[in-house]
Amino acid sequence: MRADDVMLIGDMAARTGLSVSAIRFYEARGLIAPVRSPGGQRRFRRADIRRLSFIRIAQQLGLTIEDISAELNKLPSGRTPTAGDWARISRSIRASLDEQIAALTQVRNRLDGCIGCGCLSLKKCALYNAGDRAASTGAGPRYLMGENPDR
Amino acid sequence: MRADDVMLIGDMAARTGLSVSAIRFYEARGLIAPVRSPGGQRRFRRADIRRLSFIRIAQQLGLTIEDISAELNKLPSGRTPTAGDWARISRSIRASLDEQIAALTQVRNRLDGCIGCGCLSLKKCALYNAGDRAASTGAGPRYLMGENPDR
DNA sequence: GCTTGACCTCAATCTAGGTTGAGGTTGCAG
DNA sequence: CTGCAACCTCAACCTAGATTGAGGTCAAGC
Repeated sequence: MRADDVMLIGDMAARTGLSVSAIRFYEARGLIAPVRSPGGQRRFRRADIRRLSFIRIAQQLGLTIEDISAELNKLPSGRTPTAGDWARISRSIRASLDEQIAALTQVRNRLDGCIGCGCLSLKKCALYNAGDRAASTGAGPRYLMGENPDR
Repeated sequence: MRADDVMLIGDMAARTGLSVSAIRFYEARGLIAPVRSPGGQRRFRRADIRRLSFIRIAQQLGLTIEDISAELNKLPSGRTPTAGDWARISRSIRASLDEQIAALTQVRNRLDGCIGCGCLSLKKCALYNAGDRAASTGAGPRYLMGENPDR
């Protein structure tokens, strides 16, 4: 890790907690655009640390790469997220979290109503039919919960 | 669809809402074990409808194939789930849903505390560090909200 | 006994988010 | 100028949960 402003991919990995391969992957997906040395090696600016940290946090909040890319693209002219941008983005993430919590809660409540009913195969079972709606595609913390927090 | 007790895979698909390929897939994964006709075609019993319905519901609740397989294996001697079994299983699913809701809520609360703080790249940021725990691998409703039911 | 639709197997493909490996360069220190 | 770690690209592989397609068989009706 150098003292000046140019950092290598390994330095970025050390600083952000991401793997080198993940950082290259994000570049391939267009989330970051480091400059290159004459020899072709990636040179990162300090601002890229914030950008990568943002990617990491947003992912942990359940946004997909595409979602994150969209958020980053909303920033005027390739800026790095500032505190203000972050506030705006996080409010939108919050709304999505709220939705997900509500959806999960609804499923749980339906499950409560169903415990012991034995209706498992009936077409009119609330859970059975609810599933069609409960499981739709889109962005969301697919990996956020659900996962074993202890390992 | 025949009136008697033997059903073909297409009948099962029609009755459970699963696709034919999904049913074959579940068999390959050991979740069901239909008998075969002399010619090699799958013959399903009525009980398999319940079993498949159970698989479908459990999946919509966020269990992985492996989780479901484990639940089904807990049933004594290859029985099909009864109302009682379902009550036991659904209580355990409920506990897992509760955990997930709690985890999500915690993340949302952390996010609230962080909105506007601009700490994005700081090592001490609660969200930044929380992520290590919030997003690890394991079973859970990865697809619960999140998928397109319309296709 | 032939046609036809439903069935069969097996392998390849898909999305997401990367990791791993092969084979080859860069660039800094000595 | 050499050694060597860290870098580079590109392709293949991984998990989950299936779907799709190719090529072939079964069984029921006429």
